[in-house]
Amino acid sequence: MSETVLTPPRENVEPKTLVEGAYQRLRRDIIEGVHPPGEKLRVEHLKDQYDVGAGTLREALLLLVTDALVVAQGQRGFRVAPISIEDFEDITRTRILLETEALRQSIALGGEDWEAGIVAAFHRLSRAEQKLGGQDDYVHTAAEDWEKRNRAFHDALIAASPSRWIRHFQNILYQQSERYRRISLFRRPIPRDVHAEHEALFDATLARDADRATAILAEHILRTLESVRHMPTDFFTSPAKH
Amino acid sequence: MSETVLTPPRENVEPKTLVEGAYQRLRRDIIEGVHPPGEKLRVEHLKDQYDVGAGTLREALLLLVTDALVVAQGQRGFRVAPISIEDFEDITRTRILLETEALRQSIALGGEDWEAGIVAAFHRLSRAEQKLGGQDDYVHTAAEDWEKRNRAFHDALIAASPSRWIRHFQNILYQQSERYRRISLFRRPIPRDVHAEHEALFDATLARDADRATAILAEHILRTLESVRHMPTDFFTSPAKH
DNA sequence: TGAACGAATAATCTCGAGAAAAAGTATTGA
DNA sequence: TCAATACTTTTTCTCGAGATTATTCGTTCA
Repeated sequence: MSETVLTPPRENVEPKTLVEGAYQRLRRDIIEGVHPPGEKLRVEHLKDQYDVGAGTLREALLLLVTDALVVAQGQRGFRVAPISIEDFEDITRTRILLETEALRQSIALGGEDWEAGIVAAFHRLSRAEQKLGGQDDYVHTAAEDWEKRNRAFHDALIAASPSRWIRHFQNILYQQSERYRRISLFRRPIPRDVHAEHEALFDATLARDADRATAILAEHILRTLESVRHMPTDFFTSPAKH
Repeated sequence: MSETVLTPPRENVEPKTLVEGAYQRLRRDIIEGVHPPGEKLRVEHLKDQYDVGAGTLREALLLLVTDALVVAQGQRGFRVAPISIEDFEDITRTRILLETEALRQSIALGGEDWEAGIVAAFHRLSRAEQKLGGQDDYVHTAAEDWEKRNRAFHDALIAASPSRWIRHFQNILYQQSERYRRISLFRRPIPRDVHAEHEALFDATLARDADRATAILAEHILRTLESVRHMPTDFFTSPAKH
Protein backbone atom coordinates (compact mmCIF):
# COMPACT_ATOMS: atom_id res chain seq x y z
CA MET A 1 0.00 0.00 0.00
CA SER A 2 2.54 2.51 -1.13
CA GLU A 3 1.51 6.08 -0.46
CA THR A 4 -1.84 5.38 0.98
CA VAL A 5 -2.85 8.84 2.08
CA LEU A 6 -3.00 12.29 0.61
CA THR A 7 -1.66 11.01 -2.65
CA PRO A 8 -4.30 11.02 -5.36
CA PRO A 9 -3.89 8.39 -7.98
CA ARG A 10 -3.30 4.92 -6.68
CA GLU A 11 -5.18 3.85 -9.74
CA ASN A 12 -2.68 2.16 -11.98
CA VAL A 13 -0.12 1.70 -9.26
CA GLU A 14 1.23 -1.81 -9.23
CA PRO A 15 0.16 -3.40 -5.96
CA LYS A 16 3.13 -4.14 -3.75
CA THR A 17 1.16 -6.28 -1.39
CA LEU A 18 -1.73 -8.70 -1.38
CA VAL A 19 -3.78 -6.31 0.72
CA GLU A 20 -3.30 -3.57 -1.82
CA GLY A 21 -4.19 -5.90 -4.65
CA ALA A 22 -7.41 -7.02 -3.01
CA TYR A 23 -8.16 -3.40 -2.12
CA GLN A 24 -7.84 -2.25 -5.73
CA ARG A 25 -9.97 -5.04 -7.13
CA LEU A 26 -12.61 -4.61 -4.47
CA ARG A 27 -12.76 -0.88 -5.03
CA ARG A 28 -13.19 -1.32 -8.75
CA ASP A 29 -15.96 -3.83 -8.21
CA ILE A 30 -17.77 -1.54 -5.80
CA ILE A 31 -17.52 1.49 -8.07
CA GLU A 32 -18.69 -0.55 -11.03
CA GLY A 33 -21.59 -1.92 -9.09
CA VAL A 34 -20.51 -5.55 -8.97
CA HIS A 35 -21.11 -5.18 -5.27
CA PRO A 36 -24.22 -3.01 -5.18
CA PRO A 37 -24.78 -0.34 -2.51
CA GLY A 38 -25.86 -1.75 0.83
CA GLU A 39 -24.63 -5.27 0.11
CA LYS A 40 -23.27 -7.22 3.01
CA LEU A 41 -19.59 -7.96 2.50
CA ARG A 42 -18.96 -11.30 4.15
CA VAL A 43 -15.29 -11.97 4.70
CA GLU A 44 -15.72 -15.73 4.52
CA HIS A 45 -17.18 -15.57 1.03
CA LEU A 46 -15.06 -12.78 -0.36
CA LYS A 47 -11.76 -14.31 0.70
CA ASP A 48 -12.30 -17.13 -1.78
CA GLN A 49 -13.59 -14.80 -4.46
CA TYR A 50 -10.52 -12.59 -4.21
CA ASP A 51 -8.18 -15.42 -3.38
CA VAL A 52 -6.62 -14.10 -0.17
CA GLY A 53 -6.75 -15.00 3.49
CA ALA A 54 -9.45 -13.78 5.84
CA GLY A 55 -7.22 -11.35 7.69
CA THR A 56 -5.89 -9.94 4.46
CA LEU A 57 -9.37 -9.32 3.14
CA ARG A 58 -10.39 -7.64 6.38
CA GLU A 59 -7.50 -5.25 5.96
CA ALA A 60 -8.52 -4.47 2.40
CA LEU A 61 -12.02 -3.69 3.62
CA LEU A 62 -10.60 -1.44 6.32
CA LEU A 63 -8.71 0.48 3.64
CA LEU A 64 -11.93 0.95 1.72
CA VAL A 65 -13.40 2.61 4.77
CA THR A 66 -10.88 5.37 4.09
CA ASP A 67 -12.58 6.01 0.77
CA ALA A 68 -16.00 5.81 2.37
CA LEU A 69 -16.93 3.09 -0.06
CA VAL A 70 -17.39 0.60 2.75
CA VAL A 71 -18.90 1.09 6.17
CA ALA A 72 -17.91 -0.99 9.16
CA GLN A 73 -20.19 -1.65 12.09
CA GLY A 74 -18.46 -3.12 15.09
CA GLN A 75 -19.19 -6.79 15.62
CA ARG A 76 -21.51 -6.78 12.63
CA GLY A 77 -19.18 -6.79 9.71
CA PHE A 78 -18.89 -4.68 6.60
CA ARG A 79 -21.28 -3.28 4.02
CA VAL A 80 -20.99 -1.43 0.77
CA ALA A 81 -21.76 2.21 1.52
CA PRO A 82 -25.39 2.94 0.65
CA ILE A 83 -26.37 5.54 -1.91
CA SER A 84 -29.16 8.07 -1.98
CA ILE A 85 -30.19 11.10 -3.95
CA GLU A 86 -29.48 13.28 -0.91
CA ASP A 87 -25.98 11.87 -0.66
CA PHE A 88 -25.32 12.56 -4.30
CA GLU A 89 -26.53 16.13 -3.94
CA ASP A 90 -24.21 16.53 -0.99
CA ILE A 91 -21.29 15.05 -2.87
CA THR A 92 -21.95 17.29 -5.84
CA ARG A 93 -22.21 20.50 -3.84
CA THR A 94 -19.13 19.73 -1.78
CA ARG A 95 -17.22 18.84 -4.92
CA ILE A 96 -18.14 22.20 -6.38
CA LEU A 97 -16.95 23.96 -3.26
CA LEU A 98 -13.58 22.23 -3.27
CA GLU A 99 -12.97 22.01 -6.99
CA THR A 100 -13.78 25.64 -7.74
CA GLU A 101 -11.47 26.73 -4.96
CA ALA A 102 -8.71 24.50 -6.27
CA LEU A 103 -9.26 25.84 -9.77
CA ARG A 104 -9.08 29.39 -8.48
CA GLN A 105 -5.78 28.62 -6.78
CA SER A 106 -4.44 26.96 -9.88
CA ILE A 107 -5.32 29.91 -12.09
CA ALA A 108 -3.58 32.20 -9.63
CA LEU A 109 -0.47 30.09 -9.21
CA GLY A 110 -0.19 27.81 -12.23
CA GLY A 111 2.88 28.05 -14.47
CA GLU A 112 3.71 26.83 -17.92
CA ASP A 113 3.79 23.19 -16.96
CA TRP A 114 0.30 23.48 -15.61
CA GLU A 115 -0.92 25.10 -18.82
CA ALA A 116 0.77 22.49 -20.95
CA GLY A 117 -0.81 19.72 -18.90
CA ILE A 118 -4.25 21.18 -19.47
CA VAL A 119 -3.72 21.57 -23.18
CA ALA A 120 -2.60 17.98 -23.49
CA ALA A 121 -5.41 16.60 -21.35
CA PHE A 122 -7.99 18.64 -23.22
CA HIS A 123 -6.72 17.36 -26.52
CA ARG A 124 -6.92 13.76 -25.40
CA LEU A 125 -10.39 14.30 -24.00
CA SER A 126 -11.59 15.91 -27.23
CA ARG A 127 -10.42 12.92 -29.21
CA ALA A 128 -12.28 10.60 -26.90
CA GLU A 129 -15.40 12.70 -27.28
CA GLN A 130 -15.19 12.39 -31.04
CA LYS A 131 -15.09 8.63 -30.76
CA LEU A 132 -18.23 8.66 -28.65
CA GLY A 133 -20.12 9.67 -31.79
CA GLY A 134 -18.93 6.50 -33.50
CA GLN A 135 -20.46 3.07 -33.77
CA ASP A 136 -22.42 1.54 -30.94
CA ASP A 137 -20.01 -1.32 -31.08
CA TYR A 138 -17.31 0.67 -29.36
CA VAL A 139 -19.55 2.50 -26.97
CA HIS A 140 -18.58 0.63 -23.85
CA THR A 141 -14.81 0.77 -24.18
CA ALA A 142 -15.02 4.30 -25.58
CA ALA A 143 -17.05 5.41 -22.58
CA GLU A 144 -14.53 3.75 -20.31
CA ASP A 145 -11.78 5.61 -22.07
CA TRP A 146 -13.66 8.88 -21.95
CA GLU A 147 -14.16 8.41 -18.24
CA LYS A 148 -10.41 8.19 -17.64
CA ARG A 149 -9.60 11.19 -19.79
CA ASN A 150 -12.38 13.22 -18.31
CA ARG A 151 -10.89 12.66 -14.91
CA ALA A 152 -7.41 13.42 -16.20
CA PHE A 153 -8.67 16.72 -17.59
CA HIS A 154 -10.29 17.70 -14.31
CA ASP A 155 -7.15 16.74 -12.46
CA ALA A 156 -5.01 18.77 -14.82
CA LEU A 157 -7.13 21.85 -14.23
CA ILE A 158 -6.49 21.84 -10.49
CA ALA A 159 -3.00 20.39 -10.62
CA ALA A 160 -1.41 23.70 -9.68
CA SER A 161 -3.34 24.02 -6.45
CA PRO A 162 -0.90 23.84 -3.55
CA SER A 163 -3.49 22.31 -1.26
CA ARG A 164 -2.89 18.61 -0.77
CA TRP A 165 -5.94 18.41 1.46
CA ILE A 166 -8.33 19.82 -1.08
CA ARG A 167 -7.01 17.44 -3.68
CA HIS A 168 -7.28 14.57 -1.22
CA PHE A 169 -10.90 15.31 -0.44
CA GLN A 170 -11.71 16.09 -4.04
CA ASN A 171 -10.31 12.71 -4.88
CA ILE A 172 -12.58 10.90 -2.50
CA LEU A 173 -15.60 12.78 -3.76
CA TYR A 174 -14.78 12.17 -7.40
CA GLN A 175 -14.53 8.48 -6.67
CA GLN A 176 -17.87 8.59 -4.94
CA SER A 177 -19.57 10.45 -7.75
CA GLU A 178 -18.09 8.01 -10.24
CA ARG A 179 -20.12 5.30 -8.59
CA TYR A 180 -23.30 7.26 -9.20
CA ARG A 181 -22.28 8.17 -12.72
CA ARG A 182 -21.54 4.58 -13.64
CA ILE A 183 -25.01 3.63 -12.65
CA SER A 184 -26.67 6.39 -14.63
CA LEU A 185 -24.40 5.83 -17.62
CA PHE A 186 -25.48 2.23 -17.63
CA ARG A 187 -29.02 3.25 -18.41
CA ARG A 188 -28.60 6.40 -20.41
CA PRO A 189 -25.22 6.51 -22.12
CA ILE A 190 -23.81 9.95 -22.82
CA PRO A 191 -26.79 12.04 -21.92
CA ARG A 192 -25.59 15.48 -22.98
CA ASP A 193 -23.17 17.42 -25.06
CA VAL A 194 -20.24 17.84 -22.74
CA HIS A 195 -17.72 18.89 -25.29
CA ALA A 196 -18.94 22.47 -25.47
CA GLU A 197 -18.78 22.72 -21.69
CA HIS A 198 -15.26 21.38 -21.58
CA GLU A 199 -14.18 23.76 -24.27
CA ALA A 200 -15.63 26.76 -22.48
CA LEU A 201 -13.95 25.62 -19.29
CA PHE A 202 -10.70 25.17 -21.13
CA ASP A 203 -10.84 28.64 -22.70
CA ALA A 204 -11.75 30.46 -19.51
CA THR A 205 -9.04 28.72 -17.54
CA LEU A 206 -6.25 29.44 -19.96
CA ALA A 207 -7.49 33.02 -20.21
CA ARG A 208 -6.97 33.09 -16.41
CA ASP A 209 -10.52 34.28 -15.92
CA ALA A 210 -11.09 32.72 -12.51
CA ASP A 211 -14.66 33.91 -12.02
CA ARG A 212 -15.82 32.67 -15.38
CA ALA A 213 -13.92 29.40 -15.15
CA THR A 214 -15.24 28.52 -11.71
CA ALA A 215 -18.77 29.43 -12.76
CA ILE A 216 -18.56 27.11 -15.74
CA LEU A 217 -17.04 24.37 -13.64
CA ALA A 218 -19.77 24.64 -11.04
CA GLU A 219 -22.41 24.54 -13.72
CA HIS A 220 -20.68 21.59 -15.32
CA ILE A 221 -20.60 19.55 -12.14
CA LEU A 222 -24.18 20.47 -11.34
CA ARG A 223 -25.42 19.09 -14.63
CA THR A 224 -24.32 15.63 -13.60
CA LEU A 225 -26.62 15.97 -10.65
CA GLU A 226 -29.54 16.72 -12.96
CA SER A 227 -29.00 13.59 -15.01
CA VAL A 228 -29.13 11.47 -11.88
CA ARG A 229 -32.16 13.33 -10.54
CA HIS A 230 -34.17 12.20 -13.52
CA MET A 231 -33.72 8.57 -12.71
CA PRO A 232 -36.59 6.22 -11.86
CA THR A 233 -37.89 7.10 -8.42
CA ASP A 234 -37.42 3.63 -6.99
CA PHE A 235 -33.83 3.60 -8.06
CA PHE A 236 -32.33 4.49 -4.71
CA THR A 237 -34.18 1.93 -2.65
CA SER A 238 -30.96 0.11 -1.81
CA PRO A 239 -31.09 -3.55 -2.68
CA ALA A 240 -29.52 -4.47 0.66
CA LYS A 241 -29.07 -8.08 -0.29
CA HIS A 242 -29.76 -10.27 2.73
CA MET B 1 -16.05 0.11 15.16
CA SER B 2 -19.63 1.20 15.23
CA GLU B 3 -20.39 3.88 12.65
CA THR B 4 -16.91 4.31 11.37
CA VAL B 5 -17.51 6.71 8.53
CA LEU B 6 -19.23 10.01 8.03
CA THR B 7 -20.22 10.08 11.64
CA PRO B 8 -18.35 12.69 13.64
CA PRO B 9 -17.83 11.87 17.22
CA ARG B 10 -16.52 8.45 17.95
CA GLU B 11 -14.79 10.15 20.81
CA ASN B 12 -16.40 8.84 23.93
CA VAL B 13 -18.07 5.94 22.22
CA GLU B 14 -17.55 2.77 24.17
CA PRO B 15 -15.40 0.52 22.02
CA LYS B 16 -17.30 -2.61 20.98
CA THR B 17 -14.21 -4.36 19.77
CA LEU B 18 -10.53 -4.68 20.56
CA VAL B 19 -9.62 -3.06 17.28
CA GLU B 20 -11.72 -0.03 18.09
CA GLY B 21 -10.23 0.17 21.55
CA ALA B 22 -6.68 0.07 20.28
CA TYR B 23 -7.63 2.57 17.58
CA GLN B 24 -8.97 5.06 20.10
CA ARG B 25 -5.98 4.81 22.40
CA LEU B 26 -3.53 5.02 19.55
CA ARG B 27 -5.27 8.05 18.11
CA ARG B 28 -5.21 9.82 21.43
CA ASP B 29 -1.54 9.07 21.86
CA ILE B 30 -0.71 10.35 18.40
CA ILE B 31 -2.68 13.56 18.82
CA GLU B 32 -1.13 14.16 22.20
CA GLY B 33 2.32 13.60 20.84
CA VAL B 34 3.15 10.41 22.73
CA HIS B 35 4.02 9.07 19.31
CA PRO B 36 5.70 12.07 17.69
CA PRO B 37 5.29 12.91 13.99
CA GLY B 38 7.35 10.70 11.73
CA GLU B 39 7.86 7.96 14.29
CA LYS B 40 8.04 4.43 13.00
CA LEU B 41 5.13 2.43 14.34
CA ARG B 42 6.40 -1.12 14.76
CA VAL B 43 3.62 -3.63 15.13
CA GLU B 44 5.75 -6.04 17.13
CA HIS B 45 6.46 -3.44 19.80
CA LEU B 46 3.10 -1.74 19.87
CA LYS B 47 1.12 -4.96 20.23
CA ASP B 48 2.58 -5.46 23.67
CA GLN B 49 2.21 -1.81 24.59
CA TYR B 50 -1.47 -1.81 23.68
CA ASP B 51 -2.04 -5.37 24.76
CA VAL B 52 -3.55 -6.81 21.58
CA GLY B 53 -2.52 -9.25 18.91
CA ALA B 54 -0.42 -8.28 15.92
CA GLY B 55 -3.24 -8.54 13.42
CA THR B 56 -5.54 -6.53 15.64
CA LEU B 57 -3.00 -3.76 15.96
CA ARG B 58 -2.46 -3.70 12.21
CA GLU B 59 -6.18 -3.16 11.75
CA ALA B 60 -6.16 -0.31 14.23
CA LEU B 61 -3.32 1.31 12.30
CA LEU B 62 -5.25 0.88 9.08
CA LEU B 63 -8.18 2.69 10.64
CA LEU B 64 -5.89 5.55 11.58
CA VAL B 65 -4.98 5.89 7.93
CA THR B 66 -8.59 7.00 7.46
CA ASP B 67 -7.87 9.95 9.73
CA ALA B 68 -4.59 10.63 7.96
CA LEU B 69 -2.82 10.36 11.29
CA VAL B 70 -0.85 7.36 10.09
CA VAL B 71 0.71 6.70 6.72
CA ALA B 72 1.25 3.21 5.40
CA GLN B 73 3.96 2.35 2.90
CA GLY B 74 3.62 -1.06 1.36
CA GLN B 75 6.08 -3.60 2.65
CA ARG B 76 7.66 -0.94 4.86
CA GLY B 77 5.20 -0.62 7.68
CA PHE B 78 3.54 2.34 9.29
CA ARG B 79 4.55 5.80 10.42
CA VAL B 80 2.98 8.63 12.29
CA ALA B 81 2.01 11.23 9.71
CA PRO B 82 4.68 13.94 9.53
CA ILE B 83 3.95 17.57 10.25
CA SER B 84 5.14 20.74 8.64
CA ILE B 85 4.33 24.40 8.62
CA GLU B 86 3.10 24.09 5.03
CA ASP B 87 0.77 21.29 6.04
CA PHE B 88 -0.65 23.31 8.88
CA GLU B 89 -1.26 26.26 6.59
CA ASP B 90 -3.05 23.95 4.20
CA ILE B 91 -5.12 22.45 6.98
CA THR B 92 -6.04 25.88 8.26
CA ARG B 93 -7.08 27.29 4.90
CA THR B 94 -9.08 24.22 3.99
CA ARG B 95 -10.74 24.28 7.38
CA ILE B 96 -11.77 27.86 6.78
CA LEU B 97 -13.20 26.98 3.41
CA LEU B 98 -15.28 24.12 4.77
CA GLU B 99 -16.23 25.56 8.11
CA THR B 100 -17.38 28.93 6.81
CA GLU B 101 -19.52 27.20 4.20
CA ALA B 102 -21.02 24.95 6.87
CA LEU B 103 -21.68 27.96 9.08
CA ARG B 104 -23.35 29.75 6.21
CA GLN B 105 -25.61 26.77 5.62
CA SER B 106 -26.41 26.51 9.30
CA ILE B 107 -27.35 30.17 9.55
CA ALA B 108 -29.61 29.74 6.55
CA LEU B 109 -31.25 26.52 7.69
CA GLY B 110 -30.85 26.28 11.46
CA GLY B 111 -33.90 26.10 13.68
CA GLU B 112 -34.53 26.60 17.37
CA ASP B 113 -32.72 23.46 18.40
CA TRP B 114 -29.64 24.65 16.60
CA GLU B 115 -29.80 28.03 18.34
CA ALA B 116 -30.31 26.44 21.72
CA GLY B 117 -27.35 24.16 21.15
CA ILE B 118 -25.12 27.14 20.40
CA VAL B 119 -26.29 29.06 23.46
CA ALA B 120 -25.59 26.10 25.69
CA ALA B 121 -22.20 25.36 24.16
CA PHE B 122 -21.19 29.01 24.36
CA HIS B 123 -22.13 29.15 27.99
CA ARG B 124 -20.10 26.09 28.82
CA LEU B 125 -17.14 27.41 26.87
CA SER B 126 -17.32 30.78 28.62
CA ARG B 127 -17.18 29.07 32.00
CA ALA B 128 -14.13 27.11 30.92
CA GLU B 129 -12.48 30.31 29.74
CA GLN B 130 -13.03 31.89 33.14
CA LYS B 131 -11.28 28.99 34.79
CA LEU B 132 -8.28 29.39 32.56
CA GLY B 133 -7.51 32.60 34.44
CA GLY B 134 -7.21 30.61 37.67
CA GLN B 135 -4.26 29.01 39.38
CA ASP B 136 -1.46 27.39 37.46
CA ASP B 137 -2.24 24.26 39.36
CA TYR B 138 -5.33 23.58 37.32
CA VAL B 139 -3.93 24.75 34.04
CA HIS B 140 -3.50 21.35 32.48
CA THR B 141 -6.87 19.84 33.24
CA ALA B 142 -8.55 23.20 32.62
CA ALA B 143 -6.93 23.45 29.20
CA GLU B 144 -8.02 19.92 28.48
CA ASP B 145 -11.53 20.86 29.42
CA TRP B 146 -11.42 24.04 27.39
CA GLU B 147 -10.28 22.05 24.38
CA LYS B 148 -13.33 19.82 24.55
CA ARG B 149 -15.75 22.69 24.98
CA ASN B 150 -14.11 24.72 22.27
CA ARG B 151 -14.68 21.88 19.88
CA ALA B 152 -18.24 21.42 21.10
CA PHE B 153 -18.91 25.10 20.43
CA HIS B 154 -17.53 24.92 16.93
CA ASP B 155 -19.53 21.78 16.27
CA ALA B 156 -22.69 23.43 17.57
CA LEU B 157 -22.23 26.35 15.19
CA ILE B 158 -22.27 24.14 12.12
CA ALA B 159 -24.61 21.48 13.46
CA ALA B 160 -27.46 22.62 11.20
CA SER B 161 -25.48 22.12 8.02
CA PRO B 162 -27.11 19.36 6.00
CA SER B 163 -23.81 18.34 4.44
CA ARG B 164 -22.50 15.15 5.98
CA TRP B 165 -19.44 15.33 3.76
CA ILE B 166 -18.39 18.77 4.86
CA ARG B 167 -18.79 17.75 8.47
CA HIS B 168 -16.82 14.57 7.80
CA PHE B 169 -13.92 16.44 6.25
CA GLN B 170 -14.10 19.22 8.81
CA ASN B 171 -13.82 16.54 11.44
CA ILE B 172 -10.64 15.12 10.00
CA LEU B 173 -9.10 18.56 9.69
CA TYR B 174 -10.04 19.57 13.21
CA GLN B 175 -8.40 16.43 14.49
CA GLN B 176 -5.30 17.23 12.50
CA SER B 177 -5.10 20.80 13.70
CA GLU B 178 -5.61 19.60 17.25
CA ARG B 179 -2.31 17.81 16.93
CA TYR B 180 -0.58 21.03 16.02
CA ARG B 181 -2.39 22.99 18.67
CA ARG B 182 -1.45 20.54 21.40
CA ILE B 183 2.16 21.00 20.56
CA SER B 184 1.99 24.77 20.59
CA LEU B 185 -0.14 24.80 23.74
CA PHE B 186 2.49 22.73 25.41
CA ARG B 187 4.98 25.53 25.03
CA ARG B 188 2.83 28.63 25.17
CA PRO B 189 -0.37 27.92 27.06
CA ILE B 190 -3.36 30.05 26.04
CA PRO B 191 -1.61 32.53 23.85
CA ARG B 192 -4.40 34.99 23.21
CA ASP B 193 -7.73 36.28 24.34
CA VAL B 194 -10.14 34.02 22.58
CA HIS B 195 -13.19 34.88 24.60
CA ALA B 196 -13.85 38.12 22.74
CA GLU B 197 -13.59 36.31 19.43
CA HIS B 198 -15.97 33.61 20.53
CA GLU B 199 -18.44 36.16 21.76
CA ALA B 200 -18.36 38.10 18.51
CA LEU B 201 -18.84 34.86 16.62
CA PHE B 202 -21.69 33.92 18.88
CA ASP B 203 -23.45 37.26 18.42
CA ALA B 204 -23.09 37.40 14.67
CA THR B 205 -24.32 33.85 14.27
CA LEU B 206 -27.44 34.26 16.37
CA ALA B 207 -28.09 37.54 14.56
CA ARG B 208 -28.06 35.42 11.40
CA ASP B 209 -25.48 37.71 9.86
CA ALA B 210 -23.77 35.14 7.67
CA ASP B 211 -21.18 37.45 6.14
CA ARG B 212 -20.04 38.83 9.46
CA ALA B 213 -20.10 35.46 11.20
CA THR B 214 -18.05 33.72 8.53
CA ALA B 215 -15.56 36.58 8.45
CA ILE B 216 -15.03 36.34 12.19
CA LEU B 217 -14.76 32.56 12.02
CA ALA B 218 -12.16 32.76 9.26
CA GLU B 219 -10.18 35.30 11.23
CA HIS B 220 -10.52 33.16 14.34
CA ILE B 221 -9.15 30.06 12.66
CA LEU B 222 -6.38 32.03 11.01
CA ARG B 223 -5.10 33.30 14.33
CA THR B 224 -4.27 29.75 15.36
CA LEU B 225 -2.02 29.61 12.35
CA GLU B 226 -0.16 32.70 13.52
CA SER B 227 0.57 31.24 16.92
CA VAL B 228 2.15 28.20 15.31
CA ARG B 229 4.06 30.27 12.79
CA HIS B 230 5.92 31.93 15.63
CA MET B 231 7.39 28.69 16.83
CA PRO B 232 11.10 27.93 16.86
CA THR B 233 12.26 27.44 13.33
CA ASP B 234 13.71 24.00 13.93
CA PHE B 235 10.46 22.81 15.38
CA PHE B 236 9.22 21.06 12.30
CA THR B 237 12.31 19.08 11.57
CA SER B 238 10.55 15.83 12.26
CA PRO B 239 12.35 13.69 14.81
CA ALA B 240 11.82 10.58 12.65
CA LYS B 241 13.09 8.24 15.31
CA HIS B 242 15.16 5.54 13.71
C1' DT C 1 39.99 4.18 3.42
C1' DG C 2 35.89 3.20 1.24
C1' DA C 3 32.84 0.92 -1.67
C1' DA C 4 30.58 -3.38 -2.81
C1' DC C 5 29.00 -7.69 -1.66
C1' DG C 6 26.87 -11.16 1.42
C1' DA C 7 25.18 -13.04 5.71
C1' DA C 8 22.48 -12.23 9.90
C1' DT C 9 18.90 -9.89 11.99
C1' DA C 10 14.54 -7.68 12.36
C1' DA C 11 10.25 -6.32 10.60
C1' DT C 12 6.34 -6.88 7.77
C1' DC C 13 2.95 -9.55 5.51
C1' DT C 14 -0.01 -13.54 5.25
C1' DC C 15 -2.68 -17.32 6.69
C1' DG C 16 -5.73 -20.64 9.14
C1' DA C 17 -7.76 -22.04 13.37
C1' DG C 18 -10.08 -21.13 17.76
C1' DA C 19 -13.12 -17.97 20.64
C1' DA C 20 -16.92 -14.77 20.82
C1' DA C 21 -20.87 -12.76 19.03
C1' DA C 22 -24.81 -12.29 15.97
C1' DA C 23 -28.34 -14.23 13.07
C1' DG C 24 -31.35 -17.75 11.95
C1' DT C 25 -34.28 -21.89 13.10
C1' DA C 26 -37.07 -24.87 15.62
C1' DT C 27 -39.63 -25.88 19.64
C1' DT C 28 -42.74 -24.98 23.27
C1' DG C 29 -46.64 -22.89 25.46
C1' DA C 30 -50.43 -19.79 25.65
C1' DT D 1 -51.94 -18.32 15.24
C1' DC D 2 -48.60 -15.89 17.57
C1' DA D 3 -44.88 -14.82 20.86
C1' DA D 4 -41.18 -16.11 23.55
C1' DT D 5 -37.42 -19.15 24.44
C1' DA D 6 -33.66 -22.36 23.53
C1' DC D 7 -30.82 -24.31 20.23
C1' DT D 8 -28.11 -24.41 15.91
C1' DT D 9 -25.67 -22.27 12.37
C1' DT D 10 -23.24 -18.66 10.44
C1' DT D 11 -20.16 -14.80 10.72
C1' DT D 12 -17.10 -11.91 12.86
C1' DC D 13 -13.21 -11.12 15.74
C1' DT D 14 -8.76 -12.40 17.59
C1' DC D 15 -4.39 -14.53 17.95
C1' DG D 16 0.19 -16.66 17.08
C1' DA D 17 3.21 -18.82 13.88
C1' DG D 18 5.35 -19.30 9.29
C1' DA D 19 6.86 -17.07 4.91
C1' DT D 20 8.51 -13.10 2.61
C1' DT D 21 10.80 -8.85 2.37
C1' DA D 22 13.60 -5.01 4.14
C1' DT D 23 17.40 -3.53 6.94
C1' DT D 24 21.62 -3.85 9.35
C1' DC D 25 26.15 -5.35 10.16
C1' DG D 26 30.41 -7.46 9.01
C1' DT D 27 33.62 -8.96 5.58
C1' DT D 28 36.22 -8.72 1.45
C1' DC D 29 38.45 -6.51 -2.28
C1' DA D 30 40.13 -2.62 -4.91
